[in-house]
Amino acid sequence: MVRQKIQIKKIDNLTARQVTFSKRRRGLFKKAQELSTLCDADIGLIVFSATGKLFEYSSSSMMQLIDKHKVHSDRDMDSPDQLQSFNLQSEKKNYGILSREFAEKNRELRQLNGEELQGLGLEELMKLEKIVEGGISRVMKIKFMREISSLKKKEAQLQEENSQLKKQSEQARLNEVEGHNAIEGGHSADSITTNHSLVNGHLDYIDSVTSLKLGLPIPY
Amino acid sequence: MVRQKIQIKKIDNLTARQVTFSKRRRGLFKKAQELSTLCDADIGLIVFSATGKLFEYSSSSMMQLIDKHKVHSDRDMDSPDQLQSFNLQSEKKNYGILSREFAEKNRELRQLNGEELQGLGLEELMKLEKIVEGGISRVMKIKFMREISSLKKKEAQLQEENSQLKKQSEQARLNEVEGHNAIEGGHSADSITTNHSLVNGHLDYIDSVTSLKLGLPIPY
DNA sequence: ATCTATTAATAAAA
DNA sequence: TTTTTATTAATAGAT
Repeated sequence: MVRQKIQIKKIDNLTARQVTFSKRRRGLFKKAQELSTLCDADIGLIVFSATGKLFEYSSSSMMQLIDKHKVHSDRDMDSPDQLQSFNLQSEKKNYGILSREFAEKNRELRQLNGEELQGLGLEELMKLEKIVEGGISRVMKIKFMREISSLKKKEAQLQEENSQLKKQSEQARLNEVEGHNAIEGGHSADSITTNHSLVNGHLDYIDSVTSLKLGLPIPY
Repeated sequence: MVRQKIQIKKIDNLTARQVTFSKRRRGLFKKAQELSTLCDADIGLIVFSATGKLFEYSSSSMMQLIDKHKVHSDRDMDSPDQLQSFNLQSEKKNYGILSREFAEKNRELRQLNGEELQGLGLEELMKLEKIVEGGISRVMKIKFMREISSLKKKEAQLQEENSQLKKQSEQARLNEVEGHNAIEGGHSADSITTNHSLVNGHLDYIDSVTSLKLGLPIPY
């Protein structure tokens, strides 16, 4: 964009690429922050360099943002059993209450202490944590439950697929006995797979198998 | 930045704010994409408007990115095996660290705010929560993690059994076909994974209002 | 949406 | 990396 206009394609020269990365990364983060400030937007920006280094910016907290994002993404997902009682409304409400309580406590805390918060504060801080705990636990519970229910779904699917396969191989055996009937098996296998994909289609996003494979049994 | 330089603070006028939001949002997404392309970076950008609408861009897939981010965030404990290492000692120690950090943040917070904690404080409070959250509800975490890890195990078994069955059926099919010497259509079971982001990836950013349709605003 | 006067970002060089 | 500088890109305000 300057001394010479450049094409938007991967920069070949490693050094140039690194320089550009660091300059533009800064620019991007700045722009993100500006947008957030100017327009009161909640923004999260995650950047992994080509070498795998993580850079992130979030106008609030990345965790909350990701949660919020998940919630948006998962909207289409049917909420099974217990999940229904944890609807977004209550989650939101809880968070609001939480924040207010937290702010309240904080105000008290500030008034209470002149300057020797250091020592005395700890007790208060513990109380604060207790207050916060309820809300966070709730959110965590929801997240875990989502994870679990998603795993259960996956399990059910696998079980289904499994029995299909069994049925199929049973059938194949019968056919074979019947006199080498035909080549039906292959197609069936594909069908099942396809079906599986379709079933999974809208779930992909929250498929915890993936995340678990990546190794994070702790969804925050 | 133009006809007149503006201050980076929340734009009062609603209309102006909306206009700016949409202009700058576009700019931001464009920049993100450019950085991703030029420097081969993996980038995810999540933007919630003040009204709760979600806009997102991801150079690969948001899910993967978030997972990767999670992995980076909690590198310290990411396998269920490590559950055993949860002992009181470390928990206490963590609590100590936690408290200190919390106190630290709190001090910052107090210094930061003169009297208008109400509005500004919330962001800080969110950050505080983020800090605190690590030390909370370990018991709950453990409980859920156990369940998840057992589900995960079950899933792995099913998957194993499944692929065995598939192999069998594939074998059976081959045997059967051996005589017929034909019909080799079969593309293998996997690789049908539909990746939304990849499919759309070459396009610009994804306006999730368009792609996700149902958006319930989540104002914090 | 579109148009411009300006400012901001930044490619290349140092 | 950081700074400088010549240009291009982004965009505030207006239409």
